[in-house]
Amino acid sequence: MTSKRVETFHQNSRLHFIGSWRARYEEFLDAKTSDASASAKNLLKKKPNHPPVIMHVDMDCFFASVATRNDEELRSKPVAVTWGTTKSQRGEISSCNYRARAFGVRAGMWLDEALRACPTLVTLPYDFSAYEATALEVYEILWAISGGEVVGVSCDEAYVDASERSAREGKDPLEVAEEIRRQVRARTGCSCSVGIGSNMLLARLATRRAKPDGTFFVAPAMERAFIAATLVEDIPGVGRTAGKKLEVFGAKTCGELLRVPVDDVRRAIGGKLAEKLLDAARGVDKTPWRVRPERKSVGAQMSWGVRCATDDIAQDFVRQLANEVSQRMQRLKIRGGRMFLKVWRAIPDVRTKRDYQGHGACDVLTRSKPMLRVSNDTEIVANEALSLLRELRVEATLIRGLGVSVNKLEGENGVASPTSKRQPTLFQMFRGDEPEAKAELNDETLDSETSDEDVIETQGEEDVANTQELTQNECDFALFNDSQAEIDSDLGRSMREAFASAARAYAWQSYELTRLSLSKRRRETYGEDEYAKRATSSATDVILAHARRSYLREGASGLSAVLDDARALCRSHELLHEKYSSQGAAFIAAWLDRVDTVERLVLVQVLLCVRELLDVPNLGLGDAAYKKRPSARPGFYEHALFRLRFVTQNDRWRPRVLARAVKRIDAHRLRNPKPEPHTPRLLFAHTTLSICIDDGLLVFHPLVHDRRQRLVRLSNPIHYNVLNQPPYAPQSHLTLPHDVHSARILPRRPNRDRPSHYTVFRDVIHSRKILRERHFVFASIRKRPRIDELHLSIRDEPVQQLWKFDPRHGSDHDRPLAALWIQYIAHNLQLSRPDSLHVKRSVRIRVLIVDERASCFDFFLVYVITRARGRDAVVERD
DNA sequence: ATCCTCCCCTAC
DNA sequence: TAAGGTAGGGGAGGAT
Ligand SMILES: Nc1ccn([C@H]2C[C@H](O)[C@@H](COP(=O)(O)OP(=O)(O)OP(=O)(O)O)O2)c(=O)n1
Ligand SMILES: [Mg+2]
Ligand SMILES: [Mg+2]
Repeated sequence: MTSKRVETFHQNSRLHFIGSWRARYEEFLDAKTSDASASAKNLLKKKPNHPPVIMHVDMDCFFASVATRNDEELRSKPVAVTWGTTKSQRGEISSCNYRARAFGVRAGMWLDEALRACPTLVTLPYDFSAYEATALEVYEILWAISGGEVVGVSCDEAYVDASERSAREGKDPLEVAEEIRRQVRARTGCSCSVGIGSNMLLARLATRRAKPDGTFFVAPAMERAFIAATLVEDIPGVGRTAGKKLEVFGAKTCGELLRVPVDDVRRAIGGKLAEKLLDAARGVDKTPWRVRPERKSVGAQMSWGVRCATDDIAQDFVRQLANEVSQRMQRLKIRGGRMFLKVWRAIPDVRTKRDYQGHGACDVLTRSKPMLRVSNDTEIVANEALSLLRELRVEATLIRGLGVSVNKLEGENGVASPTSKRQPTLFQMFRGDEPEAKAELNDETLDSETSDEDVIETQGEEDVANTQELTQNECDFALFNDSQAEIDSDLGRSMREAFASAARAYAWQSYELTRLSLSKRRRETYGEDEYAKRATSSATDVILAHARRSYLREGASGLSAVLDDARALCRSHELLHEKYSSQGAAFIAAWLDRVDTVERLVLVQVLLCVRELLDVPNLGLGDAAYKKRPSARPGFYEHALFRLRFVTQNDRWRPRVLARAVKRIDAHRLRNPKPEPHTPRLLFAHTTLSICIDDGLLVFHPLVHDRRQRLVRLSNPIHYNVLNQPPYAPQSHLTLPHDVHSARILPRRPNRDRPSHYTVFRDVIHSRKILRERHFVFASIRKRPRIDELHLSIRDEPVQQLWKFDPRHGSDHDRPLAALWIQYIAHNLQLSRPDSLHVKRSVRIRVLIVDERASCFDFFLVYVITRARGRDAVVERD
């Protein structure tokens, strides 16, 4: 049966080998760092004051080198490592030697193509255990030479911090590099290349020049020239897509790129990448040096040879993958908090050969959800994965691949894992503790980078201990306990008054009332409401700030002191008169009495500031929650206090945990069944609205079907931009195949900064100017449209394009191209607006929008232009 | 503002 | 027949 499919696949998959390498490397690291000697050595290290010397070591054509290391003759021939043979001519090339590269053969190429480029190519099989052993050997060498300052990138590639070695021993970096290369060759029989630079980026770029079997040092003096001449597409992180997007600037090198306006680059490739790239173009690399980066997810997938005749078989696959994932988690001693399922679903009608085992043209669908319980248990993990599979509702026979993974990792048995990054508990948060301190990380970071945060982190453990002790106290925190009974009796009067007066007094005392804008003049200027609003927010700010400071400084007693002060002040009316005129004082007193809402707000905020809960996300105690539903206001404080009590009982609440609890509390207390959360999925027309609109923004709430096929009205409106400027004819009737309950016309919004892929369709919509009748189907696309075939003819001249779709991930498929085409078409349609209709023009587009069958329909625009004015443009959609 | 979900890109 | 995995960063859009 399918019992060992996943296992045997993994044994044979080179991508599984390189993908799973990191997990094995983590074990290597753990073994190394648990060495007493390693940590002892770390303690001795001081902050380095010599310039950084980073080396990047990469094995030359790794798999091919291993395969040929004992065969001189083979080495002289062009060879490639692949499952295929010259006979089968099928299979993907994993690695090839430099002789083969001279013919144009590359990793990732299909064997048949490679053989066309190089008919004499020799194919060699994989030997994963040899790669593993070789990699281990190399890492042992690097570890020994650098004293553990190694950042592993892959099985054939690592960074080494050689700053100390070259400085302390006065060694030329080149000598160290040669030493590495000598040892690697001697102990593995393979050659490697070493790039040297002052940071990881430069070192890595240097390796490119060093290859094969060489060393290259980007000396500080040559950095500027070196980076300026580096091709933009060679910068790590710039791949096919970003590379293509950047092409339009005509800047091939980093030096040229720096002359392109920053905003243009940002718009083209996105903010983060732009920042990274522009840094890189100056030779700057801000990547932190992390010997043991935190693991964030664990997953297993298989999209080869997956064919499921029945649902049972599909479920069995998922089960196997889930088992794999839970076993990996158990090995890593972690548990997952969120489950992901990925399904490759074949695009129907795409015919394939009988024996074909690949996934072919697919839509890749994903679903995720929080696990019911954080776990690494085989059964639990499998069940979570299976429930996602059910949700995706993919027909079994169309499944071409499955993937199961988890993230939101935590340690086993509630013990924080060294690699986990949980949210801090509320008390920790309030005390400003660092979320988690890792012993191992402390050692590393202290020695190498040594930033302030790292130093703080090392104190984490102590603080955590303190917190635990404090937590006990906080649970019986006097202030809160005093009020507990009161809260139980629904905000007993005396308690309310006590706090209200304390709050009032404190607000008044701490704030300089002139700055609070409590002057008559201000009052007249602002008007009552605005005036009260400003005053309130200032006062509460002050209370919060002061109480927070006191609490942080002196703990519970500090806060009590603040409140005592406030109470005392409240009683001493003299003070009021001392500082202000009797008239002013009277006014302030009157104001404070008058504004009940203010008082209540202040009261609750004083209470809440005890735990700084207002700043806690998801808690539902902030202003936003208050303002959100006027209808819920009467019970708001009551709920707030109820939750607060809940939270202060112990120190196990973390924001997201609490958010879930709060939902339950509210549902219970309000006796409202919790509404099923839903994500709108599919939207199609239900009724038709004809509406006469002019220039502006049409706003309406679309109706959609949710995952369970119920009709749902989206709470967020669609803003639909309607352009109607001269010289265009006035907008006439717009047919929306929608149930639109209400529509407003607002002033037009300014254009978004950057047209996203998703807004490309919106651009197309603008072409409706040329149409007499407009008919839009609102559907959606989360995925990019993928156009398998696109025929275009302009002015009766057919411009035919046919793309071969290579569904390999990362292959040059046509989605971006499709977007470009659509933009292009839109552009052309726009040119043929009414005032230029005399131009005879015919555009015929046949578009197959594959994603219509995807599961992830959202509201968005796919257009159907049914009829164009004067047959000017015809767009059909299959 | 921030979180959640889904999707895309990149690297080996 | 061929073995198209694994993990991280990050953007868009909706919900809260
Ligand atoms: N598409 C790819 C890329 C790489 N690899 C594997 C085989 C390589 O040998 C190994 C290391 O990748 P490199 O990018 O370092 O490539 P090589 O080591 O083969 O060549 P180079 O000398 O350029 O480093 O990863 C693979 O299986 N498929
Ligand atoms: Mg290599
Ligand atoms: Mg490499």
